[in-house]
Amino acid sequence: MITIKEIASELGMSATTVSNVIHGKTKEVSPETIERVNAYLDEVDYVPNINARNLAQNHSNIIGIVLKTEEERHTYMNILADPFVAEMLGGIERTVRKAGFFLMLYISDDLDEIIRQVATWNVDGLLLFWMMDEDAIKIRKRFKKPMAFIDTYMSEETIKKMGHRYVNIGLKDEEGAYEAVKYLIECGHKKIGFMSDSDIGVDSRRYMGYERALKEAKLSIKDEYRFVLNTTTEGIDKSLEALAKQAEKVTAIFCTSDNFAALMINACERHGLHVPEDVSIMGFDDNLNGRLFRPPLTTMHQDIEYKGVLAASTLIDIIHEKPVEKHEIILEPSLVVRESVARI
Amino acid sequence: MITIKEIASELGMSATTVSNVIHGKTKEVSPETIERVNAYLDEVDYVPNINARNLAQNHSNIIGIVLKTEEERHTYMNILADPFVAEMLGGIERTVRKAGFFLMLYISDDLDEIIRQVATWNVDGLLLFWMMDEDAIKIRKRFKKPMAFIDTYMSEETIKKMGHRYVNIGLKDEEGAYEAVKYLIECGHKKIGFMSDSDIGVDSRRYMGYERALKEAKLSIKDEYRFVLNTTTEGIDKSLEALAKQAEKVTAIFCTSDNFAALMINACERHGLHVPEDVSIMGFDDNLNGRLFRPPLTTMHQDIEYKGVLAASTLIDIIHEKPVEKHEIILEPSLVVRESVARI
DNA sequence: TTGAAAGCGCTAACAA
DNA sequence: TTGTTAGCGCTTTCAA
Repeated sequence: MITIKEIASELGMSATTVSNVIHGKTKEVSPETIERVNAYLDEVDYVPNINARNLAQNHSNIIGIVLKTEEERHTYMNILADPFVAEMLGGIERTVRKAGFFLMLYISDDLDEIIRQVATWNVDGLLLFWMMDEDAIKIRKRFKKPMAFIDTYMSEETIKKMGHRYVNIGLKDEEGAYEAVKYLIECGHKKIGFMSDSDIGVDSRRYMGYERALKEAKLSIKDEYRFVLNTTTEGIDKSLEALAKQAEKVTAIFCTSDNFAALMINACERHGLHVPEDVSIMGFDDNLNGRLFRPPLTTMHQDIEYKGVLAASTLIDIIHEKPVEKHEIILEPSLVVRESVARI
Repeated sequence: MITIKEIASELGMSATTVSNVIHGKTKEVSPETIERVNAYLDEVDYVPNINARNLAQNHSNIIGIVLKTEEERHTYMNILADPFVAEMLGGIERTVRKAGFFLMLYISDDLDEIIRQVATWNVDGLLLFWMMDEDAIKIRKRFKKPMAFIDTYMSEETIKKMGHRYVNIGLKDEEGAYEAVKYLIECGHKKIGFMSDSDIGVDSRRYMGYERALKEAKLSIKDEYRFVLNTTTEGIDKSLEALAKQAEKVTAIFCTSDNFAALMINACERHGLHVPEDVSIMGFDDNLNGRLFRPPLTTMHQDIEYKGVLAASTLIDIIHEKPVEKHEIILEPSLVVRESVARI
């Protein structure tokens, strides 16, 4: 690979001049020089060494994606194959690339490791999925550059500590779940289950919405309405089997993701319970696969790809020193009625 | 961020010594020094500047994934959300990370741009998906380091030009398709369609297998058996609709991916054609979503994640200078009978 | 067993 | 308008 210095000596000028025309700092360079340099540059197909550049400029052109996996979750399948993540990633990748940045993935269940790697690469900004409040604080303590959180619920205290170079993109989870369950109730369901794999983060908000809808309708909430999926590779099949049995006690189940809905429908069908004739199943997210599913999924739609694009483009704005107007951007989901929920 | 030099002066020794203990070049360092350095290192939580290191060592610790998109294809949805890609990526990411490398994504329909970016980052090795023969040559001409191809059919000539630091991981596509279609024939089908979105690469081999099976059974191959999907965002819905109509002329359709099978089943059902009662649909890949699909997909299974893991680990071996025994590794698919194909 | 010094390729302040 | 020089943080050769 040819270097600036070599080019300079070849052309009989200094490296500075070459560097200047490369960067378009061309106000103080004569037109002929510019021409000569440019011609030579693409004659030899010059490609800069980005490591050297980064070292000199003390940045990296890298935007990091941090996916902190939880030991207990995300193990039944690889996290990049989660349709929600994959779809968002696609939007992010495109946005980041268009803006001239590169993407690096930091996936681990060890936040300290992630923090070190981010530091080692001198990453310019971070996109963080599903961070817990305490992890958000922890990472801010050691990473001072721009960050965009996706689906993180932060306490007031955390928000104070975030400074001003961050944004948090979320969804009206509580309301979305409330609307979803209200729809189920309108369809005549009285025994309604709630399925998730956790009771933290987004799931806890969705549970609150579920609860509110049931209370408002004066419907009771029983233990047997709580469907909790064990998503570990070893446990998932057994767990699903148990949930299918549990499904007999209920006429509808609200699931916190389309994925879970798909899993649940399969489990029910295997168990001889037809959807929606015997039991109604409702999803959340309206992801790409959900849209292909049979029966077509009734679900709460959110624009996943847009969420990623918005997070990435806002992050890039912050990196470019644009002041951020709103630190908390809350998107709205909307009901999509298809065929997995029956009126009874 | 603290630097080696600062640490050295703090400890009253030279940067060399500090660097040496960091790298475990500890044969010529006194135990006390080692101890002292290590203690200080984690007292201050030293993190190396990887840009500086890369510059000095002339490598990058980066493994690049190149996904060359085709203008005509891969547009109906973002390529990272393609379940095949996503699943493979998961396996790759884990393997790469465990080996201490980092992943960078290079996605573009412009191969020259990809080549420049790979050069700019001084990437240590490349993982390439679905390269066409001519692109493989082109990239080898400008990238001399280790490469692992996935699902590329190379000509003899190309193989010669590849040198010895490469591997190509493929699948018995022709045979897989042959087996699949043979199964369809065994089920009594005589009018069998072939659905794909292209006739190049892997698809062309699968078509050959399809053809062979039909010829062997003395079944005719008609134009109307050819289902070609227009995967552009604008065209896909119309295309699907047309294909659903076309499906009436056939009793079974062999699709070159589970994805297409899912799309096709949806189109057929919307059109009033039930699967498998009215028409049988067979997939290929057995991907994660296919496994959740209803009706459960009869398909040719391949171990997607393993393919990614194998490609990544072989690539890393090559980077580590291990000699490669086999440049062409061809995996075998296997038939999975589920419920989307009927006997007639 | 340790250290001095040069160099990786690039940028940027400053001088000419 | 162009060039000199120092420096980014690290590794590595060679000398001490």
